[in-house]
Amino acid sequence: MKKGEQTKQMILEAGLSTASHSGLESVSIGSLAKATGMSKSGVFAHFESKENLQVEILKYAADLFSGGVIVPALKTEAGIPRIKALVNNWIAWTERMTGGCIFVSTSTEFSDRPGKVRKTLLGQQEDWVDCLRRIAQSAIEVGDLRKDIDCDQFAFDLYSLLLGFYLYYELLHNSDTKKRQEAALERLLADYQ
Amino acid sequence: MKKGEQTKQMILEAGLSTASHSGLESVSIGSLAKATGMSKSGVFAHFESKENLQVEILKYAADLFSGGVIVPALKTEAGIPRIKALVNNWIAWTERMTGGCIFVSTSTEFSDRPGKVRKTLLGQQEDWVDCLRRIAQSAIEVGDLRKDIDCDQFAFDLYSLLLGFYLYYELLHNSDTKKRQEAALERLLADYQ
DNA sequence: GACAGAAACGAACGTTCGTGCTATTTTGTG
DNA sequence: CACAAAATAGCACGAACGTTCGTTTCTGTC
Repeated sequence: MKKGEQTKQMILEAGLSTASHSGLESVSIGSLAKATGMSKSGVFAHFESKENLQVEILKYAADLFSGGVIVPALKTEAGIPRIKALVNNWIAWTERMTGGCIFVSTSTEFSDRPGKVRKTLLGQQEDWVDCLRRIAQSAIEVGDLRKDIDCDQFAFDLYSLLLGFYLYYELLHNSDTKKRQEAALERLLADYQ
Repeated sequence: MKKGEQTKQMILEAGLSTASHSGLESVSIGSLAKATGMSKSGVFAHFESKENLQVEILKYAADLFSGGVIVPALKTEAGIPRIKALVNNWIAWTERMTGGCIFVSTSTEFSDRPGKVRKTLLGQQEDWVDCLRRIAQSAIEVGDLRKDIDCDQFAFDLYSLLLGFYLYYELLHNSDTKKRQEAALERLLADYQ
């Protein structure tokens, strides 16, 4: 059926927005009902539990993330251009999501809370790290990075850089953030080149 | 008076523990009352609002952080030894706080929520970044780092590294995390040396 | 040991929370 | 247009939320 999916999409969109601003836990059925102009039970019927709602918000966000960050990066030529594209897409993504990247905030929010949410998130983060590693691998293959480097280490270094950017940008509102991030990326690439 | 302060301390301790595990927002007066064996109103009377409670938990944590991470690092000889001490103390701190570092989790939790909590946190994070910068500066002065480096950039790089460690350690539970962090630190020091 | 002030309690407030039900409306299909 | 199914609304529930209030118990001082 058509209508149901469409409404669900609308709810998820509102939910993602709230989650970006205030965290995934503070997305409530009631506030989502108000935001979409529906009744609480109407919203609830689509998910059957709050935990499922949270999981579906994460999956919805992952779809957007994939389409907005990963896919376009993979369309860029392998090597350093692709790495830079990925970084820029990631930054653009966190800027587009007013309130911050849901994956980062949920990671700290749910790192210690067992359940479906944590499990989903963990899988997504592992996929992301894997993505970083594969992009490093392809950069080696085209000769943009040294052959003897550890792709896992590269993934760690690159992700750390993004997390640093995130905190400086979202909380500290430091005006030099972009410059710092660029300098750190240049240093990273130079070391592995 | 004596008794009051003592009880308050006990409440803050319980609150910090909860906040580390589940986030600062999910520290509730009721659960804190249960944890300390007090009544809700008894707990409430010490803070007069939940927001004040949250702020005081942050300040309590900052005291512990200062005593456990910063002060001992400053007692170590300036330069690379001090930098390494700071990093190790920070890591030991996040490990001691089962459930994670309250400053990191609260940073993502409150980065977009105006109020006293955000203000307090922002000040603490600025102090922390400042601390990193000054430690870099002292390392330059004793000749452990190059004279021409940008201490702010060093602070960014170092903090990023810690944030990367944090996510790998707390969420991903990656067994290579310590190795990754050490490698990243070596690379950082080598570049600025 | 009396007495003042601080500290803690217990009950209640209005809200909001997530989650069940049972109706009612809306939708897509024959 | 009819009709089954899907989608949404309405209402109620128990629990937890932060907060207020009046009362009671404890604590330190003279």
